[in-house]
Amino acid sequence: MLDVDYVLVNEKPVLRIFGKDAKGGTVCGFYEGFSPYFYALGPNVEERLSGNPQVAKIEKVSRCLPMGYQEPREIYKVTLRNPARTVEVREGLVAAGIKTFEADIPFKYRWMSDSGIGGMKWVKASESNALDTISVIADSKVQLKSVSAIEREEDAPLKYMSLDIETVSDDEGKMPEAGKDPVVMISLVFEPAYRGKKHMILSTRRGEGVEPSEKEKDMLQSFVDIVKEYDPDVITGFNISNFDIPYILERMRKNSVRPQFGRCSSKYVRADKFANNYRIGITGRIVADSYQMVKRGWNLKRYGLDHVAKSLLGEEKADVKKSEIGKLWKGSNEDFGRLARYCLQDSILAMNLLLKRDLLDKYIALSKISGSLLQDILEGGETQRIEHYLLREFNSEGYVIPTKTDKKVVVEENGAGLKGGFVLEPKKGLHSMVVVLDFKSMYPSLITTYNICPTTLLTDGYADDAVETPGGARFVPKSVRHGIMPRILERMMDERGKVKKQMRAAKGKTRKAMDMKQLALKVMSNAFYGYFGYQRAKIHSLEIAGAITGLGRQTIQQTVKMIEEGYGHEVVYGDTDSVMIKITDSDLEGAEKIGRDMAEKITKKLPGIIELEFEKIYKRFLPLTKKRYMAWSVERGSDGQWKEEMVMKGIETVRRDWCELTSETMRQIIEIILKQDDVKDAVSYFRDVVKSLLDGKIEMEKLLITKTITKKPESYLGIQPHVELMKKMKQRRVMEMPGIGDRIGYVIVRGPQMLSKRAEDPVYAMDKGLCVDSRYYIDNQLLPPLERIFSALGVNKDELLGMGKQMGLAEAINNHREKDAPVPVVDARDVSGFICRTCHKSCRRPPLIGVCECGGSFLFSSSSGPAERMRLS
DNA sequence: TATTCGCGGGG
DNA sequence: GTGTACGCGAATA
Repeated sequence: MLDVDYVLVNEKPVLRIFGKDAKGGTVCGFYEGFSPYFYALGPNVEERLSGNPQVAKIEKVSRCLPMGYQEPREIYKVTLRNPARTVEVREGLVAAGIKTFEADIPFKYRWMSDSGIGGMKWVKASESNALDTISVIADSKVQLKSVSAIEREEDAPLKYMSLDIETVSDDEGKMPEAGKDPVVMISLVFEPAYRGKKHMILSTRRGEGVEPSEKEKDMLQSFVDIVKEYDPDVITGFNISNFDIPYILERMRKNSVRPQFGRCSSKYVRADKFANNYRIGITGRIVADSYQMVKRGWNLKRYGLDHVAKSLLGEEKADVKKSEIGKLWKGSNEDFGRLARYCLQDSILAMNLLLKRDLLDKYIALSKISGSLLQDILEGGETQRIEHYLLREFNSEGYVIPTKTDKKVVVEENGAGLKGGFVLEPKKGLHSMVVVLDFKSMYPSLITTYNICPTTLLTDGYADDAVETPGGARFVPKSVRHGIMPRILERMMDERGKVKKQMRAAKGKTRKAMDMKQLALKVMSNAFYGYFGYQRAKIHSLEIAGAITGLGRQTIQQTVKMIEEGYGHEVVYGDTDSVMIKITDSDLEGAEKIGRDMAEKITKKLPGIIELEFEKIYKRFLPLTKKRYMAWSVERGSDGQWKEEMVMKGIETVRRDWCELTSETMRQIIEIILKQDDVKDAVSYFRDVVKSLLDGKIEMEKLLITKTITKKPESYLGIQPHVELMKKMKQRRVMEMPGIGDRIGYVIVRGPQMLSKRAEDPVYAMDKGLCVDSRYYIDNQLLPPLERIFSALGVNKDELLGMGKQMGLAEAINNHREKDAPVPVVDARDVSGFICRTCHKSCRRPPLIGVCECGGSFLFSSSSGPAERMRLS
């Protein structure tokens, strides 16, 4: 089942399933006779609705409200005729103070939920004679008498099409505008092939290997015809959701071409803008944007196609500058050919990302687990899929779900907030042989163990066997009512265990699918806790979310106590669901044995299904602060062998605004500290780097800092190094100027001006024999990150630089400046702040009395150097 | 130190 | 379509 929608036929809704059969053929099934409905609770419901032509039926039914432990009660089930009129009926009731339930469920989901069918799953359909009142593209069209789910693991084969467009505008500095700039080329990639072709290039210019069109309008029409004929299930591309497709649609509008390339010609393809994103709707097909999936699934520095293709596929992208496109388009046949190859390459890369990295697998698994349609999984968040899932589960137990109230974002809740996990204050220093134990699926296990559920929460009344949580919330025990949440989670965790076990024996595609399934089960079960804490959730309850985190904190604190008091080991750190324990006088195997033994014994003492597991060993562990540490970690792989890894948490060794020297020095020093356990050696390594820097022995390349030009230089309000360099380059009439969106690299050279004005093009600096400002690199690039690391080892800045005894380096740094930089003359406009001579407090503006709070006088500070060396011009 | 602002991807 | 509604780093208060 790929997609579901409905159409009105003779003012009655007809539901449609767009799907595939096992052979890969397309099917469209029509279902009539299902009506929209919702629930209402309050005074005079019947009177208010009587005579309303939209209301088909009002009946009293017995249902349970989900929030708070309570018995079922009579509420009204209101059945309507037309799904589209639900809102007006609902709002009429809401205005009269009547509570509604499930009055905001999209009609297709109402039906899917009630029928027990879901996205990407198989449907058993009893068919009768086909009827196609609406022109639908499908190999077979059937009228459905009934539908039901069938369990069948394997997926139907899908057809994929990738696309990329090129446009040309007169103003090359800006992004093209769909209102005026035409599409000149469209590349398409097919999998499997279309009419024997793996790909096609459409263009409004003739050229080798290109399908030419006279006008843009003809090309757009060909595009529509090809999509309809090829009939793909999945449409991909790189950022097509927010660029190519909305752009094509706008051009079609301008050219009076009907955007009919969905599987129903009476429903046009649409792009609805919300916030700064478009949502694309192509009936019966799935838009799966490679860019969006990569962005969600990988943590990369940048997400440009060139960068993504290189890091995920190992494929280089032939570079065509965005500003070159116009020239190539108007240029020689060779230029045009280059543009065509470039265009095609982009759709090929997007397709390769999707197929070679199996981008859809995870989303298909989530779709099957949650019951949501694949398209909704791709663009929606966790909340949406949990809500669809809960609707089924709660309904089948006789509960109703509230309609989402659009309450104005409650501020006090934000302020009070929700207490999270417990984080131990890390024990200072470099620790060796630290065993890491953690709680397996902590929050889901707590929900299950303590029977936490909206349906078991005691809101009032008394129950002497209620389970009280640290936050004060009380839940009835399972013997009174087994909560829906605990049951869902038990089932999911159980299922995940089974899949993981089966997986070991499987291989190839099946194994991959199983892996995705267990991952989806993990993702889903971990998301329930966050759901209750989310303000906009239909069942939002800080009481429930707080009960879960409260029990988490209680559990980890009890565990720490057991380890320290019961076993005499020192717990050096812990966060939410993990504890790090220092094991002394043991080798790796010994420490592992102690860890496993403790985990097992403590698990036995913990209630319910809460389980503490041995995870790994940190051969060396250096905490900096809470949430920030580094470690040399070893873990048993699936083959039972130890696998080592350097772990960094909350510590970046690579950052865009750091030069290569910084990243490299950090990596080296971390390695020396963790692997060689030699702080002295790390300090001397650092000093060597500083010394080489002072001696001018570091290549400029390693000192290159890069920043992105985000707007026109004149629109920057502040003074920034990379922008100042742009201005200088413009004056020098540099040929290849970086444009908006390009990254520009610079080094900071010595001189009397403020820092931002001393940014230089490394090539220019080299030519003119300019020296880099070593002092800047030491103070602003090397010291800030490294000082933090060394201070965790008890080495302060003075010691690090060899102040005191050796008198070497710090002196050298100061002398260095003495020689090279004359006392800077500061322009008043460059003064960036003031520093107190006595207490060293700094501020942007001094108090009006002109002296610091402590009574000390102020020094000026500017970006060109330290305060005591300033003179104001 | 908190809060607001602006951009990402794409031509 | 019984609609929806980001997230993170830099700039600024």
